[in-house]
Amino acid sequence: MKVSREQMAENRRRILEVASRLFRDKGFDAVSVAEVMKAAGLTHGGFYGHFNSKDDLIAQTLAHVLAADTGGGRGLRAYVDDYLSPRHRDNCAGGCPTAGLAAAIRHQTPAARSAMTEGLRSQIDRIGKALPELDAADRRRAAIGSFAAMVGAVILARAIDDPAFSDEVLEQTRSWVDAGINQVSAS
Amino acid sequence: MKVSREQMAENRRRILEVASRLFRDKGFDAVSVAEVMKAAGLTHGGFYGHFNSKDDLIAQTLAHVLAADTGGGRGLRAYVDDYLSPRHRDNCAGGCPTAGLAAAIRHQTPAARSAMTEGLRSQIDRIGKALPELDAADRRRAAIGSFAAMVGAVILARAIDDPAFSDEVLEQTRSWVDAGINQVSAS
DNA sequence: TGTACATCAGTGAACGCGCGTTCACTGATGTAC
DNA sequence: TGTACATCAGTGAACGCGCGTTCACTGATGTAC
Repeated sequence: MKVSREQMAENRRRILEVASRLFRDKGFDAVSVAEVMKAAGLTHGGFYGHFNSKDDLIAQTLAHVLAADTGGGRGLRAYVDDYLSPRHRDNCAGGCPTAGLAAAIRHQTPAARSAMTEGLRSQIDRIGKALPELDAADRRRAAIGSFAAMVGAVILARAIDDPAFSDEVLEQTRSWVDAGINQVSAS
Repeated sequence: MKVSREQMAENRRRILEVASRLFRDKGFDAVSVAEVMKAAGLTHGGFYGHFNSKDDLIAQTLAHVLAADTGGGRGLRAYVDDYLSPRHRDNCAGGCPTAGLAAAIRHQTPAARSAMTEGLRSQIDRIGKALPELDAADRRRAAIGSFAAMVGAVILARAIDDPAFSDEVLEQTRSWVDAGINQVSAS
């Protein structure tokens, strides 16, 4: 049955929302179109009224979630601490889409890669802006270096099956990133 | 037709070898059992004489490739430079299995996760051993922090579709990791 | 404002395809004599 | 050492299943009068 224009827009928003969580939680391949639609409270047949294909959904979901990704406004130190927390490691579905999906982007369509690239650009720019005390070159280096370490650490921590070792990777990386930021701040 | 015992062992080795390259290149899901067997010069039916399942192949391939992974004996600086080179970024099939597969491990069986965890343990230990001038705590922190940054940077560089930005992520991370190692060395 | 009807968002059965896995068969291996 | 035969690694057709995608249909929406 037909629904109102507002309802359709709301349905579309909900599809992108649940797809974003499911993809981060289980990966692109392990989530079916039917699963996304069911989680959005719809049936799978209606999917192609909203998107051209599953690949189209992936690209639009990435653009949606990366646009919404804030990076936190409570200062860089708090952002780093949250990012490298066991809580973030254990919360794939609600966590950073870069940590959850960046490695899988390589096997996706050009549109998806392009959305991810723009998301990474703005994420790194945002981190750089949180380091106003540095000159441009140091700021860029600190933003990219610490973001790479944060993303890498969360990916490794999620891969490791030993909780103590996993916690250690997060904790040592937090200490390493802090030291690095302090160093360039002091130089 | 039956083959000799040595030939069978050699076939098994070749299956693990080509599976390792294919998995790193295309991911676990995108590589079929038939594709692996064909690349090894065999037909798909013989697969279950060597492995219990595709999941078993994945776990054994990880154990195989992570055991073989050396980490380079030419010093830490050269290892970091090679790791964060465009050459390594563009060589998924022959590159570091951690950079290629760590993010996908989360969706694999406990056996696969366990193999990856042991691989990460020895990789981090090996990097730590390349920093003999540091005390134990700094060595551990530098090993984990710089490895996380290296893995994260290669994953990000492979996700990005703009070559200049991708190169920049590698180069800035290299500079960041170098500075971090020098800092703890000097402290 | 009220009514008649064209539109079209959503439904659910059906499709074709590739996948992991199974199995009856083949023929070279390697052992028993 | 030579032969007869049991073993078993590898073959390729076939299976069941879940996936992405299609499509005829439904019935609420929203417009034309």
